[in-house]
Amino acid sequence: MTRKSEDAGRSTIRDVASRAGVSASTVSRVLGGVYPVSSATRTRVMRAVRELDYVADARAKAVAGVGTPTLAFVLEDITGPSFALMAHGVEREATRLGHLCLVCSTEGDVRHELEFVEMMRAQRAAAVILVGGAADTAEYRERTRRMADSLASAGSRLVLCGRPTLGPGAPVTVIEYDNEGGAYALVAHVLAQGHRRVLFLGGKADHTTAQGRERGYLAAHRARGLEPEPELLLHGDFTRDSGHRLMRGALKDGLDFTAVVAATDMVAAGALTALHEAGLEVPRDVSLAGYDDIPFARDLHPALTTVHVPYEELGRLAVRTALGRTAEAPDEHLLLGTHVVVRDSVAATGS
Amino acid sequence: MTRKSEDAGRSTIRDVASRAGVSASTVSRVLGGVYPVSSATRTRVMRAVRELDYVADARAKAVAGVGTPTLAFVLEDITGPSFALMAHGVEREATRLGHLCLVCSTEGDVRHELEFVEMMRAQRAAAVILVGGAADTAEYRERTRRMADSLASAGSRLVLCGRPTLGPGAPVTVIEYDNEGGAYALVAHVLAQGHRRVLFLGGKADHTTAQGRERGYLAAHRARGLEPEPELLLHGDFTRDSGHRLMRGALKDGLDFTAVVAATDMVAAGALTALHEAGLEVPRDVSLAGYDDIPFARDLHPALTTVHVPYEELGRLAVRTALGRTAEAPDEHLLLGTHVVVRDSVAATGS
DNA sequence: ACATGGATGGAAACCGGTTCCCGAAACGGA
DNA sequence: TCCGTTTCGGGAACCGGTTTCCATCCATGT
Repeated sequence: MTRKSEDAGRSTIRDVASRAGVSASTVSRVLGGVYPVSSATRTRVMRAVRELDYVADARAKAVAGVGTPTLAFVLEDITGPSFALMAHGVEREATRLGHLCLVCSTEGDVRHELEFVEMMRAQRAAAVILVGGAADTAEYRERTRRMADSLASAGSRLVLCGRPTLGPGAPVTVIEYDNEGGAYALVAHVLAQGHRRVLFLGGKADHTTAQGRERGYLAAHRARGLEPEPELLLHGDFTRDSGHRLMRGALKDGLDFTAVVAATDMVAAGALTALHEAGLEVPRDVSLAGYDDIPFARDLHPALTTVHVPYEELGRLAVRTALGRTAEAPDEHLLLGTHVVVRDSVAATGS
Repeated sequence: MTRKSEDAGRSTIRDVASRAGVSASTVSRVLGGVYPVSSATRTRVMRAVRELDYVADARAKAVAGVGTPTLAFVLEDITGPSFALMAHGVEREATRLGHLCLVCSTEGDVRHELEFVEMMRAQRAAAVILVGGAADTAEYRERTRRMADSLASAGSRLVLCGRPTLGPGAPVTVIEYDNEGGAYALVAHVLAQGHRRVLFLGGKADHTTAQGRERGYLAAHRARGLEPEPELLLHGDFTRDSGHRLMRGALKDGLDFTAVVAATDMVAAGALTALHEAGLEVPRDVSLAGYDDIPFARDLHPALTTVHVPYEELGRLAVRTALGRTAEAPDEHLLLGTHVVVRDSVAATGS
């Protein structure tokens, strides 16, 4: 086995230097670019680099202050279509701006989240983007506030996406999309079709995203002078299974309704299946609407009427504002609009 | 504004040391854990650490040889449900094994892929997992082979998931799932229902995953002594839109078929919508089957008969084999089985 | 022929950690 | 009381890069 020379592990800049018969500084300068190096030495160095298949250690460069900046994206579960879309946006924009992108799923575990943020601080990440609603408790605020301060003092930045805002003065960038407004518009559309008993398949009662959508549901009713029955407000989570279970329960309980509004498209998908299983046809027997406008929504049958949320754009925006923040620009708070996408799952009532 | 003291940026281990009145080595030892340190100094150091909110720089630790290992996951698009599932598995297993996990979408661009792998080599990633089929050309083999060698010589490891194998002797771990077998079983099931003209909505003609599934389609026919009509083999890609377009085209062309097998569930979803738009009912008028068993498959109407691929498990396995590889264990090649999931979208023909 | 200065490239300090090597203090036993 | 062991902690080298500072060398201008 007469291998060329060094196959045992990575080679250092000094290996390259000695092979090219120059000093380490010279190699660094050749690779660095701008410093004047005679073309003869440059050639020798480049040949050595090629022969050794040398790549400078990124960590060492980073510690010397010339590394590739990094950015972290923390979400609950990459499997959810809407957050996957957002992850895509984050990732694209991050690489476009020359940043590396770390992702981490917390599986909904707060300890996990804390750990990860700490880790990112140690990595000297340029920004940490936290996404997904949460319960807006005092404990949450304090914990998140601590993260924000801690990151800020390390020259980094916390970005909250669709998460409860902290008090004023926290060094945080907040980017939200309008849950209440979207739900309002959607439910108004449903009501305009003549529906009066609209079942709401909500999320966790203390989850801010769920709350926002629920508020929109209520507000739309009240704007028409209607007071929705409390029994039509159901709570679960944002999964497909939750929608399925809730819907089946509602059917079994004999709840009286002519339309269903689900807190997310995933929930709507589960609900739709449950309706089908019960022999009901949408929208002939029952109307159904979702929220998020995930790509799959239009492949459900009937195509789902829903609220479009610009998730990918949201991700890109999060990165841009986090990275492009200047000393003059204060802590930003952006609110992105949403709009109803009318498809085939909501029909007018006969009445 | 009487801030405590140092809010201007990260503090170093020497800051902590001087504040605690000890040397940097001592701080390192206290934080490191096992070295004997008197409890008095330990307390002083810990207090300084707390007051400064100090976290050791992970990059510096890494260069000193005690860093958190990293692992990279490279895919085409995180938005695809099947690969998102896999990413989830990878990410879970990576953090379980104490690794950081970088993800990168290549957007199908080979240059992007190359660049990223190079970057990961610079980061001294413990392993790079490349996922998704590709065209199995000589150029592909050489390029990938180079990546593998280059990573291996840096002490890292290339893992190919559902990708064309390289020749023997390449320092690569390959994990595949059985595309041909799954498609064979699925199409056999469709044929067993009496269908004789089965439309195949395939992927790119040179894409190995697509080819495998197509081979299964053909093999299942031939096992029954049937020779499928070439005109029933359509090619597109693995997106929802491709399925929609292909299906609409087939309908417009007046192709004669009683069942449709799509190369992925996404394609099937698009096809289903096209069928609905044409006023056809599944499975009464046409039977339909997919491949991948993405979570959404059972929420389509009718629930989609498909082939289950253990994507999440695949991701976990990729990480485990990549990291757990010992010097004795040679380059591994794993093939995971798949199985048909019978739901409601395939029915027997009347004939 | 000699001073001048730009082009090159080496030595050493630095980035922020860890760890080896050693000396000093404290402690125990004879 | 004296000596041998621990226990503890500081100094310095090291990890793999970059960059500052400085010493040459060679080509000019006069």
